[in-house]
Amino acid sequence: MGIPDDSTPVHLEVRSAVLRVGSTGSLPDQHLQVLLVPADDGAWALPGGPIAGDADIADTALACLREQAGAGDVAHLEQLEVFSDPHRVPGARTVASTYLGLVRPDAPADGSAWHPVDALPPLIADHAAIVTAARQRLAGKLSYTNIAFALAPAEFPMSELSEIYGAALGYPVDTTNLLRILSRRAVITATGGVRRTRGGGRPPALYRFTDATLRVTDEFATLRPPLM
Amino acid sequence: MGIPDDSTPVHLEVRSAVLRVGSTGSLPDQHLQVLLVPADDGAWALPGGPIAGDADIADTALACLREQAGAGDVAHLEQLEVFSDPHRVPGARTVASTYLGLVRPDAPADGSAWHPVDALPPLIADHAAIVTAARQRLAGKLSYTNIAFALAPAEFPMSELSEIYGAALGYPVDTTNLLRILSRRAVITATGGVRRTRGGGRPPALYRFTDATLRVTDEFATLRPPLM
DNA sequence: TCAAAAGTGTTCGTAGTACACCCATGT
DNA sequence: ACATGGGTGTACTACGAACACTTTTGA
Repeated sequence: MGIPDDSTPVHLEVRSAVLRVGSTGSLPDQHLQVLLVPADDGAWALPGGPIAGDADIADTALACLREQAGAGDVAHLEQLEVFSDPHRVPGARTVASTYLGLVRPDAPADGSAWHPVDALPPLIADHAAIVTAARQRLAGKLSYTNIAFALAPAEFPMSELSEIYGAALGYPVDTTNLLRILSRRAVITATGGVRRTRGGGRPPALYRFTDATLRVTDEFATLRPPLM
Repeated sequence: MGIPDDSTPVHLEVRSAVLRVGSTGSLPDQHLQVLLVPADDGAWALPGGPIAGDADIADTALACLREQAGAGDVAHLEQLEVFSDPHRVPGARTVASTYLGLVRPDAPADGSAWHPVDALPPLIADHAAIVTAARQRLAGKLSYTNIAFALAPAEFPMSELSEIYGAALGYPVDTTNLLRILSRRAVITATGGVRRTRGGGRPPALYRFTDATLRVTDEFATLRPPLM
Protein backbone atom coordinates (compact mmCIF):
# COMPACT_ATOMS: atom_id res chain seq x y z
CA MET A 1 0.00 0.00 0.00
CA GLY A 2 2.60 2.52 1.01
CA ILE A 3 5.06 1.16 -1.53
CA PRO A 4 4.11 1.96 -5.12
CA ASP A 5 4.22 -1.00 -7.44
CA ASP A 6 7.04 -1.02 -9.94
CA SER A 7 4.91 -1.14 -13.06
CA THR A 8 3.76 2.47 -12.67
CA PRO A 9 5.32 4.27 -15.64
CA VAL A 10 5.06 7.82 -14.36
CA HIS A 11 7.90 10.19 -15.11
CA LEU A 12 8.66 13.09 -12.84
CA GLU A 13 10.19 16.33 -14.00
CA VAL A 14 10.85 19.74 -12.51
CA ARG A 15 10.08 23.07 -14.21
CA SER A 16 10.95 26.51 -12.92
CA ALA A 17 9.35 29.83 -13.74
CA VAL A 18 12.14 32.26 -12.89
CA LEU A 19 11.06 35.90 -12.78
CA ARG A 20 12.84 39.21 -12.49
CA VAL A 21 12.11 42.87 -13.11
CA GLY A 22 14.15 44.48 -15.86
CA SER A 23 13.99 46.30 -19.12
CA THR A 24 14.87 45.30 -22.67
CA GLY A 25 15.60 47.24 -25.79
CA SER A 26 12.11 46.96 -27.17
CA LEU A 27 10.39 47.79 -23.88
CA PRO A 28 12.42 50.54 -22.28
CA ASP A 29 10.54 50.70 -18.97
CA GLN A 30 10.80 48.18 -16.18
CA HIS A 31 8.60 45.12 -16.53
CA LEU A 32 8.32 41.55 -15.30
CA GLN A 33 10.35 39.00 -17.24
CA VAL A 34 10.59 35.22 -17.27
CA LEU A 35 13.60 33.09 -18.11
CA LEU A 36 13.08 30.81 -21.12
CA VAL A 37 15.20 28.31 -23.03
CA PRO A 38 14.78 27.47 -26.72
CA ALA A 39 12.89 24.28 -27.61
CA ASP A 40 11.90 22.60 -30.84
CA ASP A 41 10.11 24.34 -33.70
CA GLY A 42 11.08 27.79 -32.57
CA ALA A 43 8.98 27.45 -29.43
CA TRP A 44 10.33 28.10 -25.95
CA ALA A 45 10.28 26.21 -22.68
CA LEU A 46 10.80 26.72 -18.99
CA PRO A 47 14.13 25.36 -17.78
CA GLY A 48 13.83 21.96 -16.13
CA GLY A 49 14.29 18.27 -16.61
CA PRO A 50 13.89 14.82 -15.09
CA ILE A 51 14.41 14.18 -11.40
CA ALA A 52 17.59 12.18 -10.89
CA GLY A 53 17.36 9.05 -8.80
CA ASP A 54 18.26 10.45 -5.41
CA ALA A 55 18.66 14.19 -5.87
CA ASP A 56 16.49 16.70 -4.10
CA ILE A 57 13.96 18.30 -6.42
CA ALA A 58 15.00 21.85 -5.52
CA ASP A 59 18.63 20.97 -6.18
CA THR A 60 17.66 19.52 -9.53
CA ALA A 61 15.81 22.70 -10.37
CA LEU A 62 18.86 24.82 -9.55
CA ALA A 63 21.16 22.55 -11.56
CA CYS A 64 18.87 22.81 -14.58
CA LEU A 65 18.86 26.60 -14.28
CA ARG A 66 22.63 26.74 -14.19
CA GLU A 67 23.18 24.35 -17.07
CA GLN A 68 20.39 25.39 -19.40
CA ALA A 69 20.08 29.10 -18.75
CA GLY A 70 23.22 30.23 -16.99
CA ALA A 71 21.19 31.64 -14.14
CA GLY A 72 22.69 30.15 -11.06
CA ASP A 73 22.08 32.62 -8.28
CA VAL A 74 18.40 32.65 -7.62
CA ALA A 75 17.56 34.80 -4.62
CA HIS A 76 14.41 32.86 -3.79
CA LEU A 77 12.98 29.51 -4.86
CA GLU A 78 9.70 28.03 -3.70
CA GLN A 79 7.37 25.25 -4.71
CA LEU A 80 4.50 26.09 -6.95
CA GLU A 81 1.97 23.48 -8.01
CA VAL A 82 2.15 19.98 -9.41
CA PHE A 83 0.95 19.83 -13.00
CA SER A 84 -0.26 16.31 -13.60
CA ASP A 85 -2.72 16.28 -16.45
CA PRO A 86 -2.22 12.85 -18.07
CA HIS A 87 -1.88 14.45 -21.49
CA ARG A 88 0.07 17.58 -20.60
CA VAL A 89 2.99 16.36 -22.68
CA PRO A 90 2.86 13.95 -25.61
CA GLY A 91 4.32 10.50 -25.06
CA ALA A 92 4.96 9.01 -21.65
CA ARG A 93 2.98 10.26 -18.67
CA THR A 94 5.03 13.08 -17.18
CA VAL A 95 4.18 14.89 -13.97
CA ALA A 96 5.81 18.25 -13.34
CA SER A 97 6.72 19.58 -9.93
CA THR A 98 7.03 23.32 -10.55
CA TYR A 99 8.92 26.09 -8.82
CA LEU A 100 8.84 29.84 -8.67
CA GLY A 101 12.29 31.44 -8.78
CA LEU A 102 13.21 35.09 -8.34
CA VAL A 103 16.46 36.78 -9.30
CA ARG A 104 17.73 40.26 -8.58
CA PRO A 105 18.24 42.72 -11.43
CA ASP A 106 21.94 43.10 -10.57
CA ALA A 107 22.60 39.35 -10.81
CA PRO A 108 24.85 38.25 -13.68
CA ALA A 109 22.72 37.15 -16.64
CA ASP A 110 25.25 35.88 -19.14
CA GLY A 111 23.29 35.26 -22.27
CA SER A 112 20.07 34.36 -20.47
CA ALA A 113 16.94 34.82 -22.53
CA TRP A 114 14.55 37.02 -20.57
CA HIS A 115 11.11 37.54 -22.06
CA PRO A 116 8.43 39.99 -20.97
CA VAL A 117 5.63 38.02 -19.33
CA ASP A 118 3.04 40.14 -21.10
CA ALA A 119 4.33 39.20 -24.55
CA LEU A 120 5.39 35.58 -24.38
CA PRO A 121 6.48 33.63 -27.42
CA PRO A 122 4.80 30.26 -28.05
CA LEU A 123 5.57 27.91 -25.16
CA ILE A 124 5.83 24.14 -24.96
CA ALA A 125 3.05 22.09 -23.41
CA ASP A 126 1.42 23.77 -20.38
CA HIS A 127 4.35 26.04 -19.59
CA ALA A 128 2.26 29.16 -20.10
CA ALA A 129 -0.01 28.00 -17.29
CA ILE A 130 3.02 27.56 -15.06
CA VAL A 131 4.08 31.13 -15.76
CA THR A 132 0.59 32.32 -14.88
CA ALA A 133 0.68 30.44 -11.59
CA ALA A 134 4.07 31.97 -10.84
CA ARG A 135 2.82 35.50 -11.50
CA GLN A 136 -0.20 35.03 -9.30
CA ARG A 137 1.87 33.59 -6.49
CA LEU A 138 4.28 36.50 -6.69
CA ALA A 139 1.56 39.14 -6.77
CA GLY A 140 -0.17 37.58 -3.79
CA LYS A 141 2.94 37.29 -1.68
CA LEU A 142 4.06 40.85 -2.41
CA SER A 143 1.04 41.90 -0.40
CA TYR A 144 1.67 39.92 2.78
CA THR A 145 5.35 38.91 2.81
CA ASN A 146 8.78 40.48 2.28
CA ILE A 147 9.25 38.49 -0.96
CA ALA A 148 10.39 41.59 -2.84
CA PHE A 149 13.80 41.13 -1.20
CA ALA A 150 14.48 38.70 -4.04
CA LEU A 151 13.52 41.19 -6.75
CA ALA A 152 15.45 44.22 -5.49
CA PRO A 153 19.16 44.99 -5.66
CA ALA A 154 21.20 45.13 -2.46
CA GLU A 155 20.60 48.87 -2.02
CA PHE A 156 17.96 51.01 -3.64
CA PRO A 157 16.06 54.27 -3.36
CA MET A 158 12.34 53.97 -2.67
CA SER A 159 11.38 55.17 -6.14
CA GLU A 160 13.22 52.21 -7.60
CA LEU A 161 11.53 49.77 -5.25
CA SER A 162 8.19 51.29 -6.10
CA GLU A 163 8.84 50.63 -9.77
CA ILE A 164 9.70 47.01 -9.00
CA TYR A 165 6.45 46.54 -7.13
CA GLY A 166 4.57 48.24 -9.92
CA ALA A 167 6.10 46.03 -12.57
CA ALA A 168 5.41 42.85 -10.64
CA LEU A 169 1.84 43.80 -9.72
CA GLY A 170 0.83 45.40 -12.98
CA TYR A 171 -0.38 48.68 -11.52
CA PRO A 172 1.35 51.73 -10.05
CA VAL A 173 2.26 51.75 -6.37
CA ASP A 174 2.46 54.97 -4.38
CA THR A 175 6.07 55.41 -3.33
CA THR A 176 5.44 57.27 -0.11
CA ASN A 177 2.86 54.81 1.14
CA LEU A 178 5.12 51.92 0.23
CA LEU A 179 7.81 53.38 2.48
CA ARG A 180 5.39 53.64 5.36
CA ILE A 181 4.00 50.14 4.88
CA LEU A 182 7.37 48.44 4.66
CA SER A 183 8.89 50.50 7.46
CA ARG A 184 6.06 49.72 9.86
CA ARG A 185 6.69 46.02 9.30
CA ALA A 186 10.47 46.49 9.53
CA VAL A 187 10.79 44.90 6.10
CA ILE A 188 13.22 47.58 4.92
CA THR A 189 15.91 49.55 6.73
CA ALA A 190 17.54 52.84 5.81
CA THR A 191 21.23 52.37 5.12
CA GLY A 192 21.97 56.01 5.95
CA GLY A 193 23.58 56.62 2.57
CA VAL A 194 22.19 58.58 -0.33
CA ARG A 195 22.50 58.08 -4.04
CA ARG A 196 24.23 60.71 -6.13
CA THR A 197 21.70 62.15 -8.54
CA ARG A 198 22.40 62.40 -12.26
CA GLY A 199 20.56 65.52 -13.35
CA GLY A 200 18.74 67.61 -10.84
CA GLY A 201 16.52 66.56 -8.03
CA ARG A 202 17.06 65.77 -4.43
CA PRO A 203 19.38 62.82 -3.81
CA PRO A 204 17.35 59.86 -2.58
CA ALA A 205 18.03 57.98 0.64
CA LEU A 206 19.05 54.37 0.20
CA TYR A 207 17.35 51.37 1.77
CA ARG A 208 17.93 47.64 1.99
CA PHE A 209 15.75 44.69 2.92
CA THR A 210 16.11 43.72 6.55
CA ASP A 211 15.93 39.98 5.87
CA ALA A 212 17.22 37.92 2.98
CA THR A 213 14.75 35.09 3.46
CA LEU A 214 11.01 34.91 3.11
CA ARG A 215 9.04 36.23 6.07
CA VAL A 216 5.28 36.48 6.40
CA THR A 217 4.37 39.94 7.60
CA ASP A 218 0.57 39.81 7.52
CA GLU A 219 -0.46 36.35 8.55
CA PHE A 220 -4.11 37.07 9.19
CA ALA A 221 -6.36 39.23 7.05
CA THR A 222 -8.93 38.96 9.80
CA LEU A 223 -9.78 36.74 12.80
CA ARG A 224 -6.50 37.53 14.43
CA PRO A 225 -5.61 35.50 17.49
CA PRO A 226 -6.34 37.26 20.79
CA LEU A 227 -3.36 39.03 22.34
CA MET A 228 -3.18 36.65 25.30
CA MET B 1 15.58 17.38 -22.53
CA GLY B 2 11.84 17.67 -22.10
CA ILE B 3 11.45 13.89 -22.08
CA PRO B 4 12.83 12.27 -18.94
CA ASP B 5 15.00 9.27 -19.54
CA ASP B 6 13.53 5.92 -18.67
CA SER B 7 16.14 4.84 -16.19
CA THR B 8 14.94 7.30 -13.53
CA PRO B 9 13.58 5.08 -10.76
CA VAL B 10 11.42 7.63 -8.96
CA HIS B 11 8.09 6.51 -7.56
CA LEU B 12 5.23 8.92 -7.17
CA GLU B 13 2.53 8.60 -4.55
CA VAL B 14 -0.32 10.72 -3.29
CA ARG B 15 -1.12 11.36 0.38
CA SER B 16 -4.09 13.23 1.76
CA ALA B 17 -4.49 14.95 5.09
CA VAL B 18 -8.27 15.01 5.50
CA LEU B 19 -9.50 17.23 8.29
CA ARG B 20 -12.83 17.82 9.96
CA VAL B 21 -14.16 19.36 13.16
CA GLY B 22 -15.85 16.92 15.49
CA SER B 23 -15.87 15.46 18.95
CA THR B 24 -15.00 12.04 20.26
CA GLY B 25 -15.79 10.21 23.45
CA SER B 26 -12.54 11.11 25.13
CA LEU B 27 -12.59 14.77 24.08
CA PRO B 28 -16.17 15.91 24.41
CA ASP B 29 -15.71 19.41 22.93
CA GLN B 30 -15.27 20.17 19.27
CA HIS B 31 -11.74 19.85 17.94
CA LEU B 32 -9.86 19.38 14.70
CA GLN B 33 -9.44 15.78 13.57
CA VAL B 34 -7.49 14.02 10.85
CA LEU B 35 -8.40 10.83 9.02
CA LEU B 36 -5.86 8.02 9.50
CA VAL B 37 -5.55 4.42 8.35
CA PRO B 38 -3.72 1.68 10.25
CA ALA B 39 -0.22 0.79 9.11
CA ASP B 40 2.41 -1.68 10.28
CA ASP B 41 3.61 -1.99 13.87
CA GLY B 42 0.59 -0.25 15.31
CA ALA B 43 1.54 3.01 13.63
CA TRP B 44 -0.85 5.00 11.47
CA ALA B 45 -0.66 6.57 8.02
CA LEU B 46 -2.40 9.11 5.85
CA PRO B 47 -4.55 7.51 3.18
CA GLY B 48 -2.86 7.41 -0.22
CA GLY B 49 -0.99 5.25 -2.68
CA PRO B 50 0.81 5.10 -5.98
CA ILE B 51 -0.28 7.16 -8.97
CA ALA B 52 -1.77 4.89 -11.59
CA GLY B 53 -0.42 5.16 -15.10
CA ASP B 54 -2.86 7.65 -16.52
CA ALA B 55 -5.14 8.68 -13.71
CA ASP B 56 -5.36 12.22 -12.46
CA ILE B 57 -3.65 12.69 -9.12
CA ALA B 58 -6.70 14.24 -7.47
CA ASP B 59 -8.85 11.34 -8.68
CA THR B 60 -6.32 8.90 -7.28
CA ALA B 61 -6.44 10.71 -3.96
CA LEU B 62 -10.23 10.44 -3.85
CA ALA B 63 -10.16 6.77 -4.81
CA CYS B 64 -7.69 6.03 -2.02
CA LEU B 65 -9.89 7.86 0.46
CA ARG B 66 -12.91 5.83 -0.57
CA GLU B 67 -11.17 2.48 -0.56
CA GLN B 68 -8.95 2.83 2.47
CA ALA B 69 -10.96 5.04 4.76
CA GLY B 70 -14.57 4.97 3.57
CA ALA B 71 -14.58 8.75 3.28
CA GLY B 72 -15.81 9.46 -0.19
CA ASP B 73 -17.48 12.82 -0.04
CA VAL B 74 -14.82 15.36 0.59
CA ALA B 75 -16.24 18.87 0.42
CA HIS B 76 -12.93 20.42 -0.62
CA LEU B 77 -9.65 19.06 -1.90
CA GLU B 78 -6.59 21.10 -2.79
CA GLN B 79 -2.93 20.54 -3.44
CA LEU B 80 -0.54 20.92 -0.59
CA GLU B 81 3.21 20.49 -1.04
CA VAL B 82 5.43 17.93 -2.66
CA PHE B 83 7.45 15.98 -0.12
CA SER B 84 10.56 14.75 -1.87
CA ASP B 85 13.29 14.09 0.64
CA PRO B 86 15.27 11.22 -0.89
CA HIS B 87 15.06 9.26 2.34
CA ARG B 88 11.55 10.13 3.44
CA VAL B 89 10.54 6.48 3.09
CA PRO B 90 12.83 3.44 3.30
CA GLY B 91 13.50 1.57 0.09
CA ALA B 92 12.85 3.00 -3.35
CA ARG B 93 12.86 6.77 -3.82
CA THR B 94 9.27 7.87 -3.36
CA VAL B 95 8.01 11.40 -3.91
CA ALA B 96 4.67 12.35 -2.39
CA SER B 97 2.25 14.81 -3.90
CA THR B 98 0.08 15.76 -0.94
CA TYR B 99 -3.43 17.11 -0.62
CA LEU B 100 -5.54 18.85 1.97
CA GLY B 101 -9.08 17.49 2.20
CA LEU B 102 -11.97 18.82 4.25
CA VAL B 103 -15.17 17.02 5.16
CA ARG B 104 -18.31 18.28 6.82
CA PRO B 105 -19.30 17.01 10.25
CA ASP B 106 -22.62 15.70 8.92
CA ALA B 107 -20.96 13.58 6.23
CA PRO B 108 -21.28 9.81 6.68
CA ALA B 109 -18.18 8.44 8.41
CA ASP B 110 -18.74 4.70 8.40
CA GLY B 111 -15.95 3.31 10.52
CA SER B 112 -13.45 6.04 9.63
CA ALA B 113 -10.70 6.54 12.16
CA TRP B 114 -10.66 10.21 13.14
CA HIS B 115 -7.86 11.30 15.43
CA PRO B 116 -7.48 14.63 17.23
CA VAL B 117 -4.64 16.54 15.55
CA ASP B 118 -3.33 17.65 18.93
CA ALA B 119 -2.85 14.08 20.13
CA LEU B 120 -1.67 12.08 17.15
CA PRO B 121 -0.55 8.46 17.43
CA PRO B 122 2.83 7.54 15.90
CA LEU B 123 2.73 8.16 12.16
CA ILE B 124 4.61 6.57 9.28
CA ALA B 125 7.49 8.39 7.60
CA ASP B 126 6.96 12.17 7.32
CA HIS B 127 3.19 12.03 7.58
CA ALA B 128 3.18 14.15 10.72
CA ALA B 129 4.81 16.95 8.72
CA ILE B 130 2.08 16.63 6.11
CA VAL B 131 -0.56 17.05 8.80
CA THR B 132 1.23 20.14 10.06
CA ALA B 133 1.29 21.63 6.57
CA ALA B 134 -2.42 20.91 6.21
CA ARG B 135 -3.25 22.61 9.50
CA GLN B 136 -1.27 25.69 8.59
CA ARG B 137 -2.86 25.92 5.17
CA LEU B 138 -6.32 25.64 6.69
CA ALA B 139 -5.67 28.23 9.37
CA GLY B 140 -4.29 30.66 6.82
CA LYS B 141 -7.15 30.26 4.37
CA LEU B 142 -9.80 30.62 7.07
CA SER B 143 -8.64 34.20 7.34
CA TYR B 144 -8.91 35.25 3.70
CA THR B 145 -11.21 32.76 1.94
CA ASN B 146 -14.59 31.11 2.43
CA ILE B 147 -12.91 27.72 2.99
CA ALA B 148 -15.02 27.05 6.09
CA PHE B 149 -17.86 26.09 3.76
CA ALA B 150 -16.21 22.67 3.69
CA LEU B 151 -16.12 22.34 7.46
CA ALA B 152 -19.66 23.42 8.28
CA PRO B 153 -22.94 21.53 7.89
CA ALA B 154 -25.51 22.71 5.36
CA GLU B 155 -27.27 24.95 7.89
CA PHE B 156 -25.96 26.19 11.20
CA PRO B 157 -26.43 28.84 13.86
CA MET B 158 -23.57 31.30 14.23
CA SER B 159 -22.52 29.92 17.59
CA GLU B 160 -21.85 26.58 15.93
CA LEU B 161 -19.83 28.15 13.15
CA SER B 162 -17.86 30.10 15.70
CA GLU B 163 -16.94 26.84 17.43
CA ILE B 164 -15.80 25.37 14.13
CA TYR B 165 -13.52 28.34 13.47
CA GLY B 166 -12.23 28.16 17.01
CA ALA B 167 -11.43 24.47 16.75
CA ALA B 168 -9.65 24.89 13.43
CA LEU B 169 -7.69 27.96 14.51
CA GLY B 170 -6.89 26.90 18.04
CA TYR B 171 -8.21 30.02 19.75
CA PRO B 172 -11.69 31.37 20.47
CA VAL B 173 -13.45 33.47 17.85
CA ASP B 174 -15.98 36.14 18.78
CA THR B 175 -19.31 34.99 17.41
CA THR B 176 -20.81 38.40 16.81
CA ASN B 177 -17.80 39.74 14.95
CA LEU B 178 -17.64 36.57 12.87
CA LEU B 179 -21.18 37.26 11.70
CA ARG B 180 -20.25 40.77 10.65
CA ILE B 181 -17.07 39.74 8.91
CA LEU B 182 -18.66 36.94 6.92
CA SER B 183 -21.80 38.95 6.14
CA ARG B 184 -19.85 41.90 4.80
CA ARG B 185 -18.09 39.60 2.38
CA ALA B 186 -21.34 37.82 1.51
CA VAL B 187 -19.73 34.54 2.54
CA ILE B 188 -22.77 33.47 4.52
CA THR B 189 -26.48 34.08 4.00
CA ALA B 190 -29.34 33.88 6.47
CA THR B 191 -31.75 31.10 5.54
CA GLY B 192 -34.61 32.80 7.39
CA GLY B 193 -35.25 29.76 9.54
CA VAL B 194 -34.45 29.33 13.19
CA ARG B 195 -33.35 26.33 15.16
CA ARG B 196 -35.59 24.97 17.84
CA THR B 197 -33.82 25.32 21.16
CA ARG B 198 -33.45 22.41 23.55
CA GLY B 199 -33.56 24.00 26.99
CA GLY B 200 -34.06 27.70 27.32
CA GLY B 201 -32.50 30.49 25.43
CA ARG B 202 -33.47 32.41 22.35
CA PRO B 203 -33.73 30.26 19.20
CA PRO B 204 -30.81 31.03 16.93
CA ALA B 205 -31.15 32.14 13.33
CA LEU B 206 -29.80 29.71 10.77
CA TYR B 207 -27.24 30.51 8.10
CA ARG B 208 -25.65 28.75 5.16
CA PHE B 209 -22.55 29.40 3.07
CA THR B 210 -23.32 31.34 -0.08
CA ASP B 211 -20.88 29.39 -2.23
CA ALA B 212 -19.89 25.73 -2.19
CA THR B 213 -16.51 26.28 -3.81
CA LEU B 214 -13.42 28.08 -2.67
CA ARG B 215 -13.47 31.86 -3.10
CA VAL B 216 -10.80 34.31 -2.09
CA THR B 217 -12.38 37.15 -0.16
CA ASP B 218 -9.32 39.18 0.87
CA GLU B 219 -6.86 39.02 -1.96
CA PHE B 220 -4.63 41.85 -0.84
CA ALA B 221 -3.50 42.51 2.69
CA THR B 222 -2.13 45.81 1.46
CA LEU B 223 -1.06 47.48 -1.81
CA ARG B 224 -4.50 47.07 -3.28
CA PRO B 225 -4.88 47.88 -6.95
CA PRO B 226 -6.27 51.36 -7.65
CA LEU B 227 -10.00 51.49 -8.31
CA MET B 228 -9.57 52.52 -11.92
C1' DT C 1 15.74 81.10 -9.75
C1' DC C 2 13.60 77.29 -11.68
C1' DA C 3 12.77 72.51 -12.60
C1' DA C 4 13.05 67.94 -10.95
C1' DA C 5 12.92 64.47 -7.78
C1' DA C 6 12.34 63.10 -2.83
C1' DG C 7 10.36 63.30 1.53
C1' DT C 8 6.76 64.89 5.12
C1' DG C 9 2.36 65.69 6.74
C1' DT C 10 -2.74 65.67 6.70
C1' DT C 11 -7.24 64.11 5.78
C1' DC C 12 -10.40 60.67 4.98
C1' DG C 13 -12.69 56.45 5.13
C1' DT C 14 -13.05 51.78 6.33
C1' DA C 15 -13.09 47.98 9.10
C1' DG C 16 -11.71 44.87 12.87
C1' DT C 17 -11.88 44.37 17.99
C1' DA C 18 -13.97 44.42 22.30
C1' DC C 19 -17.72 44.74 25.06
C1' DA C 20 -22.07 46.51 26.89
C1' DC C 21 -26.78 46.01 26.46
C1' DC C 22 -31.23 44.35 24.72
C1' DC C 23 -34.31 40.28 23.01
C1' DA C 24 -36.69 35.78 22.88
C1' DT C 25 -37.63 31.49 24.74
C1' DG C 26 -38.24 27.35 28.23
C1' DT C 27 -38.86 26.24 32.99
C1' DA D 1 -39.87 35.87 37.00
C1' DC D 2 -35.54 34.25 35.80
C1' DA D 3 -31.95 31.88 33.78
C1' DT D 4 -30.04 30.94 29.32
C1' DG D 5 -28.40 31.64 25.16
C1' DG D 6 -28.79 34.90 20.85
C1' DG D 7 -28.57 39.35 18.62
C1' DT D 8 -27.71 44.47 18.15
C1' DG D 9 -25.29 48.61 18.92
C1' DT D 10 -21.36 51.41 19.93
C1' DA D 11 -16.92 53.27 21.07
C1' DC D 12 -12.20 52.74 19.96
C1' DT D 13 -8.33 52.19 17.36
C1' DA D 14 -5.46 51.18 13.62
C1' DC D 15 -4.07 51.71 9.22
C1' DG D 16 -4.11 52.07 4.24
C1' DA D 17 -5.17 55.39 0.31
C1' DA D 18 -4.84 59.69 -1.69
C1' DC D 19 -2.82 63.93 -2.20
C1' DA D 20 -1.02 68.58 -0.91
C1' DC D 21 3.02 70.68 0.51
C1' DT D 22 7.87 71.28 1.71
C1' DT D 23 12.81 70.19 1.01
C1' DT D 24 17.06 69.42 -1.46
C1' DT D 25 19.71 69.22 -5.19
C1' DG D 26 21.66 70.46 -10.33
C1' DA D 27 21.53 73.58 -14.15
